[in-house]
Amino acid sequence: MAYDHKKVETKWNQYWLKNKTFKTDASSNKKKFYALDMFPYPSGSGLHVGHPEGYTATDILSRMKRMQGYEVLHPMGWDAFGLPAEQYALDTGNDPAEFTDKNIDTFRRQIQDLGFSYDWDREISTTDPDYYKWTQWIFLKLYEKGLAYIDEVPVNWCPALGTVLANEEVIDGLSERGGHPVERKPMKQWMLRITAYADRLLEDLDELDWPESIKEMQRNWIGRSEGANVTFEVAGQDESFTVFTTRPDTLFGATYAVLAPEHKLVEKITTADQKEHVSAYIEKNKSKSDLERTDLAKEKTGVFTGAYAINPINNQEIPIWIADYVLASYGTGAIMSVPAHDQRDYDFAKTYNLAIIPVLEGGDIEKEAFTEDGKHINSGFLDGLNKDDAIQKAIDWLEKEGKGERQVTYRLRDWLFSRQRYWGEPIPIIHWEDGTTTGVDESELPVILPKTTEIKPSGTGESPLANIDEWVNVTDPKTGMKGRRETNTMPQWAGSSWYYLRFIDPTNSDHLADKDLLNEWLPVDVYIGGAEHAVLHLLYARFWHKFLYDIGVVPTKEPFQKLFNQGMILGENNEKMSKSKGNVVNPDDIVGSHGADTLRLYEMFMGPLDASIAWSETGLDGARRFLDRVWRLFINEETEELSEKIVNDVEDDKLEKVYHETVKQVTENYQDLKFNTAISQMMVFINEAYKTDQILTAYVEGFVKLLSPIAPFIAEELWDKLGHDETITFEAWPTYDETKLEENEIEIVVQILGKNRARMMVDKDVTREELEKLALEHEAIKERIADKTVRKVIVVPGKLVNIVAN
RNA sequence: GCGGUCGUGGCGGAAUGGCAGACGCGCUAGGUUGAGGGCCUAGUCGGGGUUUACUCGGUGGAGGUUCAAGUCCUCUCGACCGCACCA
Repeated sequence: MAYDHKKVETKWNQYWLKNKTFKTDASSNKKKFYALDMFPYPSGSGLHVGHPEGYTATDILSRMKRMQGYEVLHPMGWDAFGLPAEQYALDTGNDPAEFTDKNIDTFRRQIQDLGFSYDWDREISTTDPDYYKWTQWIFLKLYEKGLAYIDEVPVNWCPALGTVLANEEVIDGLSERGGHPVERKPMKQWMLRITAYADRLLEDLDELDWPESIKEMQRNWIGRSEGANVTFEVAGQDESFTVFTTRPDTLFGATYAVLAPEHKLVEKITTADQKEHVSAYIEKNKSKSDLERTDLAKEKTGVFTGAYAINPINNQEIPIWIADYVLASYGTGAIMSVPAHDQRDYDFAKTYNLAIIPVLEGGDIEKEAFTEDGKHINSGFLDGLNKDDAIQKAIDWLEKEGKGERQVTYRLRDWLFSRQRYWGEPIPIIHWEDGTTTGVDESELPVILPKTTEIKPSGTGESPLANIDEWVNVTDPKTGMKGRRETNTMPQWAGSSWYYLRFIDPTNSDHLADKDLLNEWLPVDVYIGGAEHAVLHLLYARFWHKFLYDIGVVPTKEPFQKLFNQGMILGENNEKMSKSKGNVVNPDDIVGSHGADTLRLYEMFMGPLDASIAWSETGLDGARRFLDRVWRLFINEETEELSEKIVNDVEDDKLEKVYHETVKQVTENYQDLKFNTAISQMMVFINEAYKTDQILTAYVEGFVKLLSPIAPFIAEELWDKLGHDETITFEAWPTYDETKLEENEIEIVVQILGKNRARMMVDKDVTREELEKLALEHEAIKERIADKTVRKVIVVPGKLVNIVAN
């Protein structure tokens, strides 16, 4: 009978769950290995074939490490707060908690069907009060240390969702979820001071074993730039403003200044006759979305305020303009313009006929700005210096004269942390009637998210929690003072910023996790997930981790030592899978038709783990065919017992070399996450084994072990058929013998001028000199070099001989 | 525009600077079968040819380094991802 995946997969799933095969003993004495997946948001549409790709990769590592004697921590949980559940609840009137629980049940069932070796006793959900108690606790600590604060900031107000969105959640002026229009509106918000950690978040990237592309993205996101703040007086008024510049050396070339339209000074300094123009400009830009503002980037617009500033370095009066190419949110919201040496300033100056004074030699300011290095000219005491020296000297001068100072600016902005939503962790803060604000006492955590049937946004910007009087209103039992709970909730990023810590000690009620256990298990050895989390999630988690390190909660500076981003699985038409395109593949269907092992095998065989590759039904069939071939090779289809080809002794062991090669390559490839080549090597072994009449039992057992991390169900069943009573999970990983990899006779390629001209079989121990001699004496070679002079012979032992002859 | 990643058969892809195309899909042929499917075996980069171990060309394009380049360097074209008026 053919391999029956349904029967076998059901059998072993029940066995694993019943025996808690994958339970982690967190305090064991074994070496530790922590393999973490990015936990999913349990959406209503269930698991997607993209999920199991990364999960299979970590599962392979986990299963191999168990067999190599490690204590493995391999957990799964749910990032279950989030807007979709709230939107669903609004649409249907159902409780988002119930909806979420139902989705989690589906996800858990689907994930278990795929045979991942998770310790289900460590399952956590960010929505569980026992979990978010500690999310709130971390917030309180941040608040105590002054890293959580309230600020009035212009935020992305989305009327349709009745909530505020983070910049990151707004794409092209529309909400990321739902695609509703978004407008700017100032509001009081909780902010987290991630900028205080900017330098450390940047520097510590160097120590991490992460893909260079992700590190680079984080560096760009943090966007550190060094320069100077320079103070400009406003001519004839008792006002001044500060600009940030990376090129203080070009101060002599500053011919005008530009303020962001939102800059506080604009109203004060604008002259009467320019007032109308300026107001009109500001009004026009206010109504523009960010998208429209950037779309108009090619044509720079602005308007003169009528006021002049005094260039501190030469006391010249320069006009002050406003323009929306200057952003209020970056630097000081004001710039000095050096049109001769900055392309944006150049374009602006050309448009409005402003002066352009070159202060560096080289370039042609008739055509474009000169942004390269050169000797300074027209620059007083900076003349003759190059860029770097002039920057230093200019800053020294500014500091001495009290007109500026060295300054580092980041692109990174503080983390807008509050959400006007129901379905999130309540922020544990109370606003008292005397105007003070305090954190909720630690002993009162968690602040439970109350159940309610009214979760519609208030529409005023407050969250639905504001309508629940018995929850919102509190009285201090000691003083009798009345207060109101913070009604904002936390963003989805909160719970996912520390969940990897809770997995280490998921039921601890006294601490977020036991300190000794954290010492044992951190950092995470390997963390695999999608590249879409390259910046935000990973930056936020690193920030919280560093904070927890500073207050002595965690022992490491960084949470994730090795990170890997799996690629995307595209639809068969090579496009991203989506319902609207009708190219979505449901893992349940594949588990039913081909089996979980086949799905795992196929996803690992498609190509490199980090590549984005299109789904192929015939490719999937091929993966199943391989498992069938393995089954038929080892199992007699009539008796369903072990094939009589499998024996304890053979006369002529034809498989020895390929077996040892396979053990070596598969072991190394798994370690390097090169699963596609590991699988191809196993295919080579099976192809060879088919050509022999007898196969040593030891090879079969070794092969089944190698296969087990990828296809655990069929491996368990074969292990059982091989006569073992216990699970294969903790059997020793196969080893290989290096000496068995060498042939006595090896083939050497003989090249002339780098082109293959002959091959010869030689003894493996032949020396360089002998090899050279043999090559030169080879018949075909002799003929070719007969009329040539041999200039040089390069010998690569074991590989080739290259003769340079002409 | 800036930054990153990457261009290899009909397709997915493989190759510590050392025999390009492993492995799989697809296709072709033979075998097995009442037939089909399945399975087994063999072939499958292109041109030429005396078609087993012959020969020439070949990794987006153009140069370069090297005894030797898919791999390293320069330029260029193209694709994808991220950021985007960041002073």
